[in-house]
Amino acid sequence: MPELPEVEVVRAGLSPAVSGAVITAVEVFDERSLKRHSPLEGAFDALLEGRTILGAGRRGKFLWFPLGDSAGPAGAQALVTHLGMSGQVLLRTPGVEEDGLLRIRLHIEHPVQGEFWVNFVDQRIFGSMAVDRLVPTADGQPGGYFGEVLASGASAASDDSAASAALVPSQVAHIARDPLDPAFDEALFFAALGRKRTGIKRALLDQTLISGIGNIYADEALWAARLHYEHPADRLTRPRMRELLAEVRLVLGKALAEGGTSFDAQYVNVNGASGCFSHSLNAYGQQGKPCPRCGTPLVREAFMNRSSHLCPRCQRRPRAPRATPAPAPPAT
DNA sequence: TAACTAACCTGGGGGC
DNA sequence: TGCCCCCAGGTTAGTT
Repeated sequence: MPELPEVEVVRAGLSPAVSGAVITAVEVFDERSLKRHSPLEGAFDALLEGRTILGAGRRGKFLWFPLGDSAGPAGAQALVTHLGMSGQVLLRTPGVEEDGLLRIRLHIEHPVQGEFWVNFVDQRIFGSMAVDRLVPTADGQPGGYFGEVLASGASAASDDSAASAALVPSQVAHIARDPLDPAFDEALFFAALGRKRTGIKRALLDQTLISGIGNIYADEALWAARLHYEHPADRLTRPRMRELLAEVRLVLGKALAEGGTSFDAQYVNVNGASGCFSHSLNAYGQQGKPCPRCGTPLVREAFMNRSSHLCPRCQRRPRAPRATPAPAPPAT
């Protein structure tokens, strides 16, 4: 299940390969993988063919590739990709091998690396590709994370400032910045969290509050911060919020360093290799095993049509808020 | 307006 | 061996 670290691994793998390359042809094998593409923008393949890819950006779990040339009256555009639960973006040598469940193929011509394919493979079709217009960001900061290469101005596509400009695809604009984004505003996040009258895990999964966190890393961060998933977000003190955010960053950063989490073939990098973070999980999928901290068997509980993994001793269920005393009855 | 729920989707695994 | 059912979960439209 691709979350922020997995998507970032894909972005980092794609960026040097596609930046400065031209899309020469597009093949769509399953129209359902275009569910986020609006026909009002134009035909998906026609919008892409002949366009140059300027770079590879990411906000949370959304990836996008700003496009150069012939933007037309609609202004700057980008190819937006979301991996959903089972999406993969694979770099392939033409004709060498076929990927099962292939939904979309981009034929790419790079001035240095020559011709190759970008295959979008998706088993459950929760993922998608779309061409979307770029709109200005609300805070005037770059739309997302474009990596160290482009940020330092050394990318092959860095001549075109459209790649890293303060623009974001319109369908990504409502998504909050992720905690690894240099422009992530901690004060804004803490204030928004303090207004949420809901459980802390539901808040962490709310991509309009903080993006990039899914079920796996929410469970891991809550275990690390010793917080029960139902702990009311608005009852967290600032120090506890800071502690939780630090654990979120630690978990995401560690997973990123290990190439992401893979349980099966559902998540792979652009070369088809799996990540190693599943060996480092403390809570997610560890039900029945002893808590690495206190030895109490970890449990799995139903939560939001999915599951939550926690230590029943380290992560105590919050007590119900004390009832407000009823006003005294008027004296008679 | 905020919080919450259900639907989308399909390969794999378990039970019979 | 084959069939059926359940499970996984990110996003979003619809409901409360």
